[in-house]
Amino acid sequence: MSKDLRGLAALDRIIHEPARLMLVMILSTVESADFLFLQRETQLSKGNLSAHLTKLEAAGYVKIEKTFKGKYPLTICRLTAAGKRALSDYRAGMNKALGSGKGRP
Amino acid sequence: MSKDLRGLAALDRIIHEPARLMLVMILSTVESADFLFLQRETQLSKGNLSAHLTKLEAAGYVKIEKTFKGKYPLTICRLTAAGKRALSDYRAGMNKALGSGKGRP
DNA sequence: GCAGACTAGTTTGTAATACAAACCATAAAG
DNA sequence: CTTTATGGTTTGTATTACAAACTAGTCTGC
Repeated sequence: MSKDLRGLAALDRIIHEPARLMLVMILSTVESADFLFLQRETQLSKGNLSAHLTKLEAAGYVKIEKTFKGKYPLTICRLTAAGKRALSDYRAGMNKALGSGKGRP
Repeated sequence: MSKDLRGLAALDRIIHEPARLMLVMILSTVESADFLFLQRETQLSKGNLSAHLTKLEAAGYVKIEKTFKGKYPLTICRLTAAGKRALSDYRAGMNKALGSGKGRP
């Protein structure tokens, strides 16, 4: 029993954090997004968002590009291939674990 | 967009921790379980398991009963009604968020 | 009967974390 | 030139997960 459950212990902690899960879910649907868009979508504080993005970048899950929109700075974020893989692995693991709750013979 | 995603931010952090999610998932299937059984199933260290159970008890999700098996102490754990509710809410929220990944119009 | 080993846990110390408040740099407005 | 807004980063703090060390009682060998 509980083979799927033990998989929970192996969940990617980078993705597991709700704030970051939101971010990668959003990024998985949009190809690219700027800082303020992400902030509006997630409701995170700037500092918090910055920290999470940095962590996602360090993990290689997100590529961050600093450009300019006119004269203002603009940071653009994209999910990398590794990020997509990590997300789909996470979903698979989570669905498996949550799915195996009851009634499965 | 991303109404379900924002729900991630509201996930119950007590349940969200993988170690504790394992515990409540297990307890949701067995009616009751003793400390060592839980340790074997989860592979957690004793200290860690004890801490998580204490936290689950403090949250009112698990009822802990200290009895004796012959002469040895024996702690028995049960999921409470609140615990079951919390788990099912968590699953609902997570499934909704993870399900809304792509292609949903 | 007492030294050692085992059972069943709890307490303690620590390194990592999430988060927001404070800060920095630039630019337009009054 | 002071204020207000944009687009972020750095710093401080309080929580945390986790394992190592400890406690408390039991059984075995001698």
